[in-house]
Amino acid sequence: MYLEIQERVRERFAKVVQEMFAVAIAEPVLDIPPRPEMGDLSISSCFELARQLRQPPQKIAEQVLPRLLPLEGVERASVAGGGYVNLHLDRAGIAAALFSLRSPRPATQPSSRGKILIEHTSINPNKAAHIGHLRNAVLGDTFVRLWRFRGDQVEVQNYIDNTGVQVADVVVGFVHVEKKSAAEVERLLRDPAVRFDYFCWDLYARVSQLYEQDKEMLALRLEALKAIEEGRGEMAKIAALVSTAIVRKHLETMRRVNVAYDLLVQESEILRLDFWKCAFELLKRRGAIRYETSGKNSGCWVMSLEEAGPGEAGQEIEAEEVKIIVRSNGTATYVGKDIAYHLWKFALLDKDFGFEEFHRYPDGHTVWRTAVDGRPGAPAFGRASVAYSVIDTRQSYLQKIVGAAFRALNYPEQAANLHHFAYEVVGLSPRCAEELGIKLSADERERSYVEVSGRRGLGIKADDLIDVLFDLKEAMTFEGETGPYLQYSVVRGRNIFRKYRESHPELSPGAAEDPSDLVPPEQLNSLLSGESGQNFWELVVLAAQLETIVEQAIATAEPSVLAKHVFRLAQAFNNFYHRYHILSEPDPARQNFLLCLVRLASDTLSRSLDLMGIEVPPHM
RNA sequence: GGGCGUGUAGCUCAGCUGGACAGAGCAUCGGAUUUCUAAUCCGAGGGUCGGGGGUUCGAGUCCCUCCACGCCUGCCA
Repeated sequence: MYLEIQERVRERFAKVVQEMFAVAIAEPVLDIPPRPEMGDLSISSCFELARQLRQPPQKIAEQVLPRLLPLEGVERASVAGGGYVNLHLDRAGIAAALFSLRSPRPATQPSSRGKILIEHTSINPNKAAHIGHLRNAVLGDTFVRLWRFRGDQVEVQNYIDNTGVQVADVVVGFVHVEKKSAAEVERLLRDPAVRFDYFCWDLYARVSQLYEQDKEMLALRLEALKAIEEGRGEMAKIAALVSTAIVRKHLETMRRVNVAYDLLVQESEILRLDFWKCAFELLKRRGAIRYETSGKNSGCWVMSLEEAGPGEAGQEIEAEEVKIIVRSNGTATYVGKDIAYHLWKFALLDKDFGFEEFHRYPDGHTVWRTAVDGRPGAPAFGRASVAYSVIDTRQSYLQKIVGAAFRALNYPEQAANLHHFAYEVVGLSPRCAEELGIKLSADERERSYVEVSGRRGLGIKADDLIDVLFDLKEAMTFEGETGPYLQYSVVRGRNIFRKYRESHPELSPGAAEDPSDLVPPEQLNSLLSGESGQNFWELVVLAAQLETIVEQAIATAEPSVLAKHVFRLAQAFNNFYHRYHILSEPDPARQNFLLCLVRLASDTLSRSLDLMGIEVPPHM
């Protein structure tokens, strides 16, 4: 609704400016005025034009103003604040449209953008998920939901590093500390009395201690790593058992916060299906990497990160910035494997995975997993036109290298469509850590956060989407900017309808109960004017802005934008709820109107909550 | 040393490509309900936007510089 009006305003404004001043204006900037009574939309472009036209902004605005209207959806316009053009929207028209629109969604227009591939979660499969992982998954999942809301085709991938150091360490633990065979590990993970993911976590911690006490033990890690990479022997068998079992635990955990996936991409297949070999050949052939025969990187294949042309080189003999892609022992570094994976995402690799069904959610949705020997019937995974990697900010450098590799391979377009959605690492506040029973050193207590290692405590609130610091007390509260506050708003709205139906049993669910049929359009105008009209209108405006907010959240890769907006809507609704008593309203037309507002607000709220994966309980 | 990021109220953070009086939540203090669930609502106090320069009609926002902190700069991921 808002999107269309904004588009019309932009177009008209640009056209008028073009006609009057013969100046082309790229994209007129629309804002929301600071106070609602000033209007619903404002154009600040006259300030910009003032420079070009050498006229005061106020004068330009006054000249443009009369030619802006009539415009569908806009009732009147005014000039204020020394050059702003403020637009007052057609309240009755918009309200009427929204009352009938919001509940049955308008058909989303199919997007021409192609497939959006979003990779998130990507937890090492060697321990239970902790609060930081949960937050990151929720962040990624919300982003997925935003794209889907907009009507785009989205594929969700979860990268499973099942051949890496972290899994290898747990394997070392099972073999050398626990002295267990693969068969015994299998028995253990089938034992319902054992929480296998936590068991592995403890084991992982014990192995880390082992390394610290005796550096010689690190040789065990290398041994395990090699066996796992080559996929042979008892160790590889244990690695596969561990990672598969833990991934199942992760899927369960994520399901509880309504996070789902389409495909699990395993590193083992990247290795075994020679994805890397293929990418390596490509990199060599296109000269993106070179073999070092001398210096400290002798024997390695490296990629130069010099973005600048060769012209300015040689002024100073600085060490060239170089990233090792292939180690001198011939194995690929993580970046190398990541380059191969990303090439596949864009169908730039002359290879494809096999796929097998891995898990089915209660709603019937299937999660597939890569496999060496695939089964037929898998969807066409990959082949993305845009790819997002939801990964923490510490990996920014590595993500940049993947992009650089794309450019070096002469895939500038795909490089531009490769996005790193970087989030900050989650830490516990020292207070929270101590509450969880973690002993802190004096040094840690001084720090602003403690690295997450706790296993208890999960709270979902609106700004988990923006918070970096996790504090159990804060996360578990029910007041303020929290999930329960938002949920409660919806419950309150629904209660009104429940009670209303008790006294109006003739209103069965369905089209007949649509109260907007019962509010004559001419009455909408008077209901939406005056002081209370202003309150009602604010509710309508906030609801109408949902699509605009979603656009903004996607464009800035900042889902918290949505969380903030939902909170504002809930606040406005609670205020409204407090001031106007709906069921005792004597005027039937006004009561119907109020009911429409309640439904608009509560539908928009629950829809927005759904975008964040939050459900609304029937009672609170 | 280089790269990236952060620094806004006591605490945790918003502030979109520079624009109309610096915002929210929590915490503190003071109020509101014979009503559709008080998990609510209203109000108050509290900020030289890290410091200093500069660009501009206008800077929390852009540029320079300094300070503090974090991350990266591994033949770990």
